[in-house]
Amino acid sequence: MPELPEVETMRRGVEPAVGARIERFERLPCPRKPIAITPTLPAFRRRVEGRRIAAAERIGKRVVLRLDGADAIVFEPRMTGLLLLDEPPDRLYCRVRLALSGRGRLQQILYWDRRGLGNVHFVAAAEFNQRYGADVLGPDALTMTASLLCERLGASRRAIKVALLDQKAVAGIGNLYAAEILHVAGVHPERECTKLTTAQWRAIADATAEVLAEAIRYEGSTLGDGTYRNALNKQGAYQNAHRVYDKTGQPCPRCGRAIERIVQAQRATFFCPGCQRRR
DNA sequence: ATTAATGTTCAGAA
DNA sequence: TTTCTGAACATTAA
Repeated sequence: MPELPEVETMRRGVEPAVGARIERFERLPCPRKPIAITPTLPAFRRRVEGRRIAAAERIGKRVVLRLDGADAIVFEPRMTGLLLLDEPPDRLYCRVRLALSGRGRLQQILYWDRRGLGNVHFVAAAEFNQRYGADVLGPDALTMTASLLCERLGASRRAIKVALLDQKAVAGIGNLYAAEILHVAGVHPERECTKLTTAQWRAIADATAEVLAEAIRYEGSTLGDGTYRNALNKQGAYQNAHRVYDKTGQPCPRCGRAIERIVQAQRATFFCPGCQRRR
């Protein structure tokens, strides 16, 4: 599930582990199909065990544990992955465990993943750029500016909602926050990028900064299935502040008209026909 | 039994 | 070249 605010919350949650030494990298027994890790377990352990965690970073929707020497462990939670420090939601879907030393009571980082679509990679410093550099991921959504947005998407004929999900254009925005951002910006999700005005690009950039910062402050959105948790297994609270996401038929908090649901690129889009007019 | 879900990626067709 | 569609990945819950 996680989009930028949830992944940023995971990153912050795991930050106390900076300075710890990785004693063991373990794949936990799980009665489901194992998640993808690369390289293979023995090679992973060789590369990682005994090394110190130098920093906890985020790149788009991934958490990066940077090791001394700039090699990295990259967690990509996709739909249901979580990073936890102690109590997991359940034992069943714990996939990977890093046993730690040197940080007192903090003795582990767990990677938990119900659907198991996520993955964990060891990435050597030399290959990091090739896998996560500017050719693969656009500028981070948190530092996105109006001119940069317009520069990267202004010539696209795609609908703005679809374009905002393109990680090569902007990194970090997903289906939920794209809807919330466009509502705050007052832009119709089907509007073609080429037809957006400078003022609208600015509104989208401003709304992006506002919505994401607010969502991070609330520690992300825990939707109806209750899957998403922070590193201490506590729910986020931003779902209580959603304006349009999953609110079909409910009144828009700004103008009172009923929120509508449409489908774009095979994914649900929610918007208010009152304050997100087609032009 | 069917469907949809906060994500990514690939193949193939417009 | 760009964009779109469908399917796949694995699992649960309505």
